[in-house]
Amino acid sequence: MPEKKPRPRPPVLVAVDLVILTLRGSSFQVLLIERGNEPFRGSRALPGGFLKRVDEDVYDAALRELQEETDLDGAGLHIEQLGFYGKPDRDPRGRVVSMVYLAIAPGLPEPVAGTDATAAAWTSIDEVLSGRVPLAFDHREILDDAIERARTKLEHTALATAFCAPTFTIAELQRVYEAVWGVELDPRNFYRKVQGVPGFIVSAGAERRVTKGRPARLFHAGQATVLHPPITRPETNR
Amino acid sequence: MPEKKPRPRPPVLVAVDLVILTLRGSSFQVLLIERGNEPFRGSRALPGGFLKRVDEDVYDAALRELQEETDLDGAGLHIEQLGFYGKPDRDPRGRVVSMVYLAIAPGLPEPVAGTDATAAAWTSIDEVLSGRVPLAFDHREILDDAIERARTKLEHTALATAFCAPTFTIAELQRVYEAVWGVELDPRNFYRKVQGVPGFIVSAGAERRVTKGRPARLFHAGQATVLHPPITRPETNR
DNA sequence: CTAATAGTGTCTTTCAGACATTATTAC
DNA sequence: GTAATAATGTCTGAAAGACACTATTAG
Repeated sequence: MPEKKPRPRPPVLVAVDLVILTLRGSSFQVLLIERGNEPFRGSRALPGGFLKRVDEDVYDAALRELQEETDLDGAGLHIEQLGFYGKPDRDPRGRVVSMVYLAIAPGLPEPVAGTDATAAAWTSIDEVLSGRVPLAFDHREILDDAIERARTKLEHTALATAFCAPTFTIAELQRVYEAVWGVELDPRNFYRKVQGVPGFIVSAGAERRVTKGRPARLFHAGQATVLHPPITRPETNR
Repeated sequence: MPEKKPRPRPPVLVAVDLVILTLRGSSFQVLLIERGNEPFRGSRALPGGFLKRVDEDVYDAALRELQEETDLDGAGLHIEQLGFYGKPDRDPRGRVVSMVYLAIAPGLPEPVAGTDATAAAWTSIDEVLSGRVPLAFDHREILDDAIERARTKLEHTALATAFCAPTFTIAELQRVYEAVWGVELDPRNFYRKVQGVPGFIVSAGAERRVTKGRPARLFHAGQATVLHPPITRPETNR
């Protein structure tokens, strides 16, 4: 990597942003904050911030921002790198490059109240994709990438369980796939496929559940991270 | 992203590194340079360098480094983001974060002679993975990620054609899959599958080729970027 | 002719999608 | 009993893997 002799370096700021996706009821949502400062004051944006210390790990910085701006504990969450966004004109104040992390959270009962930043609120993905909620900077493009990533990873990895509580029913798992993919699935085929993937879900004892009909068995995530065979997405919506 | 008030920022250097993969004969190879400066003087490393100007696009910087260090023209190459590497201790000289790009090149006849940097040489992937060629910094980890990315993308995208010349035979395309995956494939099933993917490869007129046996038809890459159905990788080697 | 590479067809198993049926609860 | 949700089974067509066979060249 560094092969050049020392020379004046351009001042580049490194930011860390977060795309936090969740499922609340049957609605696929993302956590957005309302910007309190210029530029884009009053617009919605992804939560994030700059690196604070020289020796701060970028991943740790993501966890810190998560805590500060949304009061979520990253320890139990699924967090992964989404990508790097470095176009020179993406921030009107100067050269800012952003490392973006993708976090998946189980459905949380209340719109999270930000402690440090201004209002943080769960927002429907549909609202954003339709254009009714414009985003600051290049955050719309980032969100598009995050959604595509999530949709693809549902097929090949056990990511869907990250949207669920520690124990869940198969019907709940199906709602994850339906909401993220924006399709309807056949429950009977879904049961067969999900149960046929070794290590995807394991029965959590002979539990039951509150409803009107027949009680459902509870499961928790197995040790598998990649799914063999995969849960394939219908041709529609691709 | 930026939500904090201005405060002293840590000096962070932004580097751009490249993983350039190719196929020479039946050997899967990566372009490495030999470092001329400390740290890791004399070790092999991925080509790369720092951002030169404040307003330089990171993607453009990758193209520039490609040109400077390997004399390759990025215009015809497949280039995509691989990831962001930002651990605070990854460079002993200070805080350096690297944006890494993955480039795929068709088999080039000669080991490329670097113009700007010291010796650049194609190196067998097997040599590196076996540990016989140690890499500087965290470049071994980066290379592992790149290989896994390439292996997965062969299944679902038309990436394999990026390893080939503008026109190629089906047998040549098969050699790409075999070398990158490290497996042997049945030619007859491979023919059937490849031809069955709409838009993957299209016949380039009724051409022929030099060999001893029956001449092969020539193809070029179609307009498809994602493969339906995918070319699935055998269970082995996963 | 033989050797060598290119390409097609056929059989079997496995899996995805469509859909009928049974099971267990609340009322 | 009815309504509602959970779970299993059955049929059909598409696709994957194994493998036999035909086609076209050089010599």
